[in-house]
Amino acid sequence: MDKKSARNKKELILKAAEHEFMANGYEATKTTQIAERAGVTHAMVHYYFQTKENIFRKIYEDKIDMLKDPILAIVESKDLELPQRIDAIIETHFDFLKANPELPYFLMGEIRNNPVFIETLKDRIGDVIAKSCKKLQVELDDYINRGIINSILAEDLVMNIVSLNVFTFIAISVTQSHERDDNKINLLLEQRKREIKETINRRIIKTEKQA
Amino acid sequence: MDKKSARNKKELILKAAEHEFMANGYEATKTTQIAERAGVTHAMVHYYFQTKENIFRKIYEDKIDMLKDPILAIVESKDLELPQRIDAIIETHFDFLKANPELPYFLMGEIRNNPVFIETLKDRIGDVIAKSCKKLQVELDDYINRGIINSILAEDLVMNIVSLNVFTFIAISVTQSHERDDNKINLLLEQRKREIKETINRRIIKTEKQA
DNA sequence: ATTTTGTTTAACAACCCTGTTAGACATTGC
DNA sequence: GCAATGTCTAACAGGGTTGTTAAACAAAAT
Repeated sequence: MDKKSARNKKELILKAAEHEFMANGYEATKTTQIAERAGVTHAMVHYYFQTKENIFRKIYEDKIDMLKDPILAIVESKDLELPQRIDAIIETHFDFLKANPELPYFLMGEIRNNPVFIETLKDRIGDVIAKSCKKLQVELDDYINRGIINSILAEDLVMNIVSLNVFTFIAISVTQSHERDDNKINLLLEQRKREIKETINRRIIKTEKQA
Repeated sequence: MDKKSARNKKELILKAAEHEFMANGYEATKTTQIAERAGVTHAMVHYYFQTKENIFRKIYEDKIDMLKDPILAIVESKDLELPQRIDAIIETHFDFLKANPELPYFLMGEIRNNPVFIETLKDRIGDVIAKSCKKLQVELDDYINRGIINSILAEDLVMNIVSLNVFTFIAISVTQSHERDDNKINLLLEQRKREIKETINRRIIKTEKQA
């Protein structure tokens, strides 16, 4: 069972690498660390992937693509009214972050040290965002003209949602870094989600008075 | 002129170090880099500061203290009505970030790699924030009970403001990293500031219809 | 003037990190 | 069986990084 153990080791290395990269970022992660966590000699790491950058690419390309899905979720689901859909967008985006809580942190770090990373990011999801914004603006304008919602730019709305959502998880990483009480964090997150929806809702909805 | 040149060199090293740390973070900054930028031999860096961590401490302790001022600005200035004061808080906080645009980025990075950094941060400004929140909550409750503003938790309000403000500068760092057109960035920032005030305002103010 | 003290340099030691390589060992195909 | 190929290890080379040190140099103190 050589091939099996081989595939297994490659997997182990990838998993270990993902963990280390996510936790410490590219720069701070050492191939020896990855090897240790994977339980293999560090020569193995280079045998399978040659360079540290190779390992990193394999992982982050997948991660970047993952970002597309929640963005595209914004554009889909035409069956709901716009305000309800925006609500759903917040929910989807927030839950995506909840499922990948280290992602904002990770991206933040890589964006800082990896100029290449920024370029790849822009190439891979920049146009998706731009297109989504344009589409959203058309819909927004329709509702604005019909006097249903307040005047707002799509970029501002998206920026507001992303800011509020993403920053929640950055703050959690900072303040609750040792906290092990998942239940407590969960309650905190649900509270924030409600608050964010409320804030965005009040920003756009024209007629008033909801509890 | 030995003492003068000495103080000068120490200053040069500190300035160079600040620049490098801000740009690349602790891990990625090398003492040789600092020496090079300061225009001294790298032995000088160790002569004056012994260790890289020492240099870092000197700088970030100042920076962390800088964070206090805009927070305390929240509590002061009792002469205005609460909604106007919250407006002023946003303005002050935003302008503080504008004057120190690399700070969010820098803190983000250090928070990630320096567990000690988080502790220092908590020690130095954690209680200031907690106290400010408590004070703010009392005032908020007063306005809420009088039916002037919507029900909201002080922590949520603060979190909303900080999220929207800080994330603006993180986003700028990412998307406009090469951009040299300060005027364009300035317009973008003013637009964001207006939008953030609008969003927070609509979140808290009960009676409606303002342009 | 000379001792003491502080500044500066060049060279170096120790360490860690990435990546390679020679050779051992196992597996597969013929 | 045996050749070819793939997996694996231990050892190492090369390069960079932090921090030290001996010795030169300058200034200040006595």
